[in-house]
Amino acid sequence: MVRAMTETGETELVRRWRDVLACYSTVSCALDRALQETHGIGMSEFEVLDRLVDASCDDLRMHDLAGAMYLSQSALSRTVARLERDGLVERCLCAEDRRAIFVKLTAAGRERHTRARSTQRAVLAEHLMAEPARA
Amino acid sequence: MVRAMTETGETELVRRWRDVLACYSTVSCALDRALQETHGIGMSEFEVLDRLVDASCDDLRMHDLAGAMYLSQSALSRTVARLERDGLVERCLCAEDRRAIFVKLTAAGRERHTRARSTQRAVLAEHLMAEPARA
DNA sequence: GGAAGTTACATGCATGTGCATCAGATGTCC
DNA sequence: GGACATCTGATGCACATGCATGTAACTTCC
Repeated sequence: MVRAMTETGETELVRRWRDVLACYSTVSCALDRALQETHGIGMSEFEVLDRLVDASCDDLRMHDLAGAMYLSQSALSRTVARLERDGLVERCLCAEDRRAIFVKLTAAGRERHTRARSTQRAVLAEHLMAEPARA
Repeated sequence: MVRAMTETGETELVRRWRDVLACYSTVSCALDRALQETHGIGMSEFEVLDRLVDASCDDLRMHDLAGAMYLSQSALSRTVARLERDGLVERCLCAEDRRAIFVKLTAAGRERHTRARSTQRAVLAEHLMAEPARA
């Protein structure tokens, strides 16, 4: 699994990590700011909407949503709470398992996502194109 | 600056962003946890120590430190405050410009960094090697 | 020299996050 | 059927962060 580690391999690894760190910091900051200013949602909120749109069924259980995101269960719970407060998703009970909660995109949520996605792509195009492009 | 944007270019960009997000989340989480458990410092604290060691002079002004890090000025101020509380750095006044603060590595700070760095490299080796490796 | 503007750092405050825990529902084993 | 473990999601709490602002020191311009 882990290949042999030369001295140059170590510094190469550190360099890669710094690249990732730089890229993430720049892009996530710009993205968060743009989404917040233009659409009143943060990156985490957008990610949730995005997952819901991607899912063919439009509604997902919290648990499945959590698995698809880089967010703790508690953070997800609060993010969905914010989305619900803003009328972008609904939380529905699940008849089969009354512990589970279905998160369902509303019409407003779908519309907000559509508009936010174009902002996201613009930001990515601006900040991810200019990357060191070590690919 | 921004090149023409094809449909496939857009989804490619989103894919790249998701890769960065996944990589950052996984590694930063593992790194933060490992550093905290083993050495009692977080990622930001380690980054500050790392910058100080990298700088040949061992002490940097807050302002220069801030420029080298992905952290707001206020966050840096508090990070340095934590490092000072733990005896890993000292804050020294600057005679030439009495607004400025020099941040200086202590012996304990240098030692902590040395040990923490090996943890960092182990974590990077474990989590950054196995990456999709799209390079 | 003195007023106005700028710079460097600290701090009050609001917010988002993770951890630990709680409450309710389901599953398991006897 | 009933006790116990497990699972799902919400919540109290501590903490790190960013923004706006405060304080002190430097700079500029008159």
